[in-house]
Amino acid sequence: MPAIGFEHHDHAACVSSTLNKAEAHCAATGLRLTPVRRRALEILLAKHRALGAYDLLEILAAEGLGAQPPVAYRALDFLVKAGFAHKIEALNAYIACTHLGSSDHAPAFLICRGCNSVAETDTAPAQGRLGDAARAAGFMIERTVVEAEGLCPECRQDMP
Amino acid sequence: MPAIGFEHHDHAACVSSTLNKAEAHCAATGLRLTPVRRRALEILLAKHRALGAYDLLEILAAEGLGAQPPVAYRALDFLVKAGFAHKIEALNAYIACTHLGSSDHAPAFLICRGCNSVAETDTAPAQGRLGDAARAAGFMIERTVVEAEGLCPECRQDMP
DNA sequence: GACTCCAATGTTATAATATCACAGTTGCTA
DNA sequence: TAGCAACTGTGATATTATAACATTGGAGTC
Repeated sequence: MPAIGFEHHDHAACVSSTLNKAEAHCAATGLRLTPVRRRALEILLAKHRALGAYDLLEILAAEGLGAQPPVAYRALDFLVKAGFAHKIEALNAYIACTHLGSSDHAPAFLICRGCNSVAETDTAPAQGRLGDAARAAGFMIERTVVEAEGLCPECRQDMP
Repeated sequence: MPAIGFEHHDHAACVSSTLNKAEAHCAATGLRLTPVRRRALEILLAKHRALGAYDLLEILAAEGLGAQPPVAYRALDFLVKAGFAHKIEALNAYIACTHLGSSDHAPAFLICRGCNSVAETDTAPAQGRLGDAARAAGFMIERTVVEAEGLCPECRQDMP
């Protein structure tokens, strides 16, 4: 699976198709994609980059969808738990999942320090050296955080 | 290389030998292991787990080594840049490097959600699927964050 | 020895990120 | 239609991190 994020694409279509997938998933599983949650996901998808919780809150607040931090954090918690978004730990920021549908994946991120863009890809952490170390230590992995910081193709040109 | 962290060992010796290595490294490279920095490293080594910056500050302050947050953050910045400690992004906490000597490694961590212990091991992220994805995207990796959350052997027993 | 410079430290204030606690509201369902 | 559970609104506060600027101290130089 290719990393999604640095190449150009039909963005409006990508937003609406992902929203549709999320709605279908909620309908199928009984999760409730309420207005705040839906709009939060839409914002993350439209921005197409990692947003801080307060960046998101600012937009929601401007639209009358809640003025206090818990509103944003609750929406983000829901989206992350549902697999519709991920938290980028190295940035304390949140990004919409670009692999919605390939459920239950182990996401990995390429984070550009030049332009702050983030590309999502997949890993199989349990199969590499990390998995070997975990097995050797008797450690049971429940979740992995895999993030790479560096320079995307465009920024490598600009900042040599 | 085995993960260090869940097994028992001669801890006093491990602390002093690592401190010695750090001092030698500083002497060799011109870095200055000042009292605050040295003590901060010693505390991280002795606690042998991830400490928040304010946890560290509390200990330093009790010893008269600085009472304000920047003191702790500066010491931690130094230790992290020098490779003597690592930041655990998933916890916003800091831990002494247990692989001092094998310089310039790409650390990975096994984080137990039961007892909050953290084991350090190594990865070769550029050689796995993450590296493949980065090369395919033209992304230049400068630093990687690899963290696995789950249960250590002991906590698997206690919390089945 | 006095001078200068630079890195390190001390201190105040504040920014950025995240959670708690409790009240009100809504929608389901029994 | 009463009760329950999930969701939302809001104020307060906790936690993590940095900005800004003054002060100190030690290394090298004159």
